[in-house]
Amino acid sequence: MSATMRDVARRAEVSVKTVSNVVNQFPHVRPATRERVLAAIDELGYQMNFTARSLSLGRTGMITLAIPKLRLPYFAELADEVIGAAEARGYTVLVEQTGGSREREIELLASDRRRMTDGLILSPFGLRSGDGPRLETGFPVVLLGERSLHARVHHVVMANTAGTRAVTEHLLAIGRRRIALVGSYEPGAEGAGYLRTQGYLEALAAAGLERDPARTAPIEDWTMAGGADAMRALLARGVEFDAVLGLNDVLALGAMRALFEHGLSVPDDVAVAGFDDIEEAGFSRPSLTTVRPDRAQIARHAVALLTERIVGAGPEPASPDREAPYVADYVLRVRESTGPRA
Amino acid sequence: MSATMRDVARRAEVSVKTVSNVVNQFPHVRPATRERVLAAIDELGYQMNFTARSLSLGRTGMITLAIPKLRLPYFAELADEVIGAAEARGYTVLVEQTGGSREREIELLASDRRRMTDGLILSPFGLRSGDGPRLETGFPVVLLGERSLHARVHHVVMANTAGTRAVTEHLLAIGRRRIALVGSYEPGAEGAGYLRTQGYLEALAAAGLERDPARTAPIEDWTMAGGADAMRALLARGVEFDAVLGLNDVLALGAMRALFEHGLSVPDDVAVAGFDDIEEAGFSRPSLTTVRPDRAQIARHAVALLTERIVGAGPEPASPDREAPYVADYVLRVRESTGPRA
DNA sequence: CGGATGGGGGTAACCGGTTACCATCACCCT
DNA sequence: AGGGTGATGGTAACCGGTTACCCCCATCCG
Repeated sequence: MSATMRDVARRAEVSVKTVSNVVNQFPHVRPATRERVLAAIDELGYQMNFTARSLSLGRTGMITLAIPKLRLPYFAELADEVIGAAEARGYTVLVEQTGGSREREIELLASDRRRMTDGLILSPFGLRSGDGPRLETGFPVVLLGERSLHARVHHVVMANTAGTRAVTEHLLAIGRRRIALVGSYEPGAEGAGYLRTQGYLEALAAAGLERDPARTAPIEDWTMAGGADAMRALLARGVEFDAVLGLNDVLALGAMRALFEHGLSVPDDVAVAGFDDIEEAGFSRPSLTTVRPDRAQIARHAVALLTERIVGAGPEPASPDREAPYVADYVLRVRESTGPRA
Repeated sequence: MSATMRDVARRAEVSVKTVSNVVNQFPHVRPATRERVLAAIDELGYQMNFTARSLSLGRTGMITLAIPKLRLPYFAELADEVIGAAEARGYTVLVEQTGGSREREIELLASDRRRMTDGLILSPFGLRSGDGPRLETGFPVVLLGERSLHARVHHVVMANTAGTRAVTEHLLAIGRRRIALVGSYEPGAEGAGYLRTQGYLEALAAAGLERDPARTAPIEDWTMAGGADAMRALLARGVEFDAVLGLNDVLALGAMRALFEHGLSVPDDVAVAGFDDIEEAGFSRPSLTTVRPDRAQIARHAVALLTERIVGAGPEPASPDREAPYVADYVLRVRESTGPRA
């Protein structure tokens, strides 16, 4: 129904090769010929069929980004950065939501569907450490934000452990000693939850403090509601604490809300800190102290690694024993929620 | 390099047609034959080439969602819903960010690139009312959240005007009379900014109030920072007001932050309301009164219209003069930010 | 003036699926 | 027994690009 290259060729009285040469900016085309072809394209309203081109080229120019959930601000901001970085390299991004489920993540890796795109950037959540081999499919894959998956796959991670350690040390430095933790992780799913908890524990240990397991508020969901619920449960148990570390910002913001409803003041009664530095962290009341990973750097690096694998340049992923993953920078952002007591 | 259908056929000693029949669940295949084919697929690690299938079928199974910016929570939540609704119909979603720029939106409509997918859901921001004809390209398009673009294209909109009118009436009902407006729109770009402003004006007029242009705080950006900056500018001008209506939630949240920094209390000194009901609206301090459009309904309807156009079923878009767009439901969510004065 | 050189452009194979069309074959009916 | 019917699956054209390979011709040179 719509015009093809052959229609254009016929109309311009040239061959398809010439039309192809014109649309692909091949230099050796006589100006007069080029004009005729362009005129024919215009008259017919010709638009190239990208699917046909992809089949022929063996590349689609699209990559898949698989994240748990777009409505979590961290992932929305990450997706924004990835889309931008991909665009800078001429790629378009197809977004898949896994909901953080291991099954969906595995399905995504195994499915034919991924063949729709040239590569996959996966932000795993449910995958276990034993799932490494599933990643080694020969298909270009870059893992985000995760370190413990033992596989020959490129990793781009943030300093989860160092970041929470730094922010925990900050809480200790302002004199807090009973720091509650809002967040948890499933045993085996050694993702950000696990790694960030380690940073918290390291900081406590370095300060010579014992961890009080009662001060951990396990969560159902990595959302504000999840953080608020966890905080309410902790408050209901009557546990004492003078600071709260949320394993990410939405948890911390949810916890702040619960503290507020409980009549506690932040930071006077309880200091609060998070991780991610989502936009709201700077606008909440009080504004939230947090760890800001360099998302743009993560996105750029992940896209760079992936596109290099796609075109066959770039290093093969090394064995996980030998190669350290790429770790993005972070900075500690101190705001009102850990300010001086009034 | 990777196995094709012909390789599988050779190995299973059948024809490609039979392999195709097996992978496409065609019923009339003898069980023994099916087994042989499946075994061959397994042994060769065959994965279907979706690009080839798309070329042959003339459909890709993908749709494009073009929105201004994913990091704006409203659009992230919308994208989440659209991806979910598309998945329910067997489609995958490719996300493009326009940054709200008219040029990018026009480019997206005109570009060959869109031929990578079967249809486009566009949430326009910069397009002007005169740009209607650009939308009528014969390519399946559904417009979101916009009404004023005069074109034979399916529209799915939210009740922008009715919603802001309702929330403004609520502010009037709790006794506020000097309601400032945070938000603005470019002349000609008759989008949500314009339509929502109309609702505000209608409510004022219905209450017999004059609009005081000094109480409008124009914005640079539809972000929290934009809302905060606009609010600060308004405060600096010394304008008096007892309520603030943000044209969306992030503007309202930003404005609340600026009010807080200025030492004003919400809702005692100033009541604040927004539009969208993003997740943070329920967790801010104070929580935010807002209008909640039914995003899931919008997404489902848009995807339904688009996929029906794609398969050629469903109604042709009617002339804009004759057909009312589909308007999604909304509810007013009253929260602390417009609560009773202490 | 014959031949070398290289730009310009045509022909047709190829990418890897789908499917129209056709050929068998088993089975059943009259 | 002849023929109709439906299940099964083979052959080859087709989707619409890209590109290897080849040819032609203008230009330039000795």
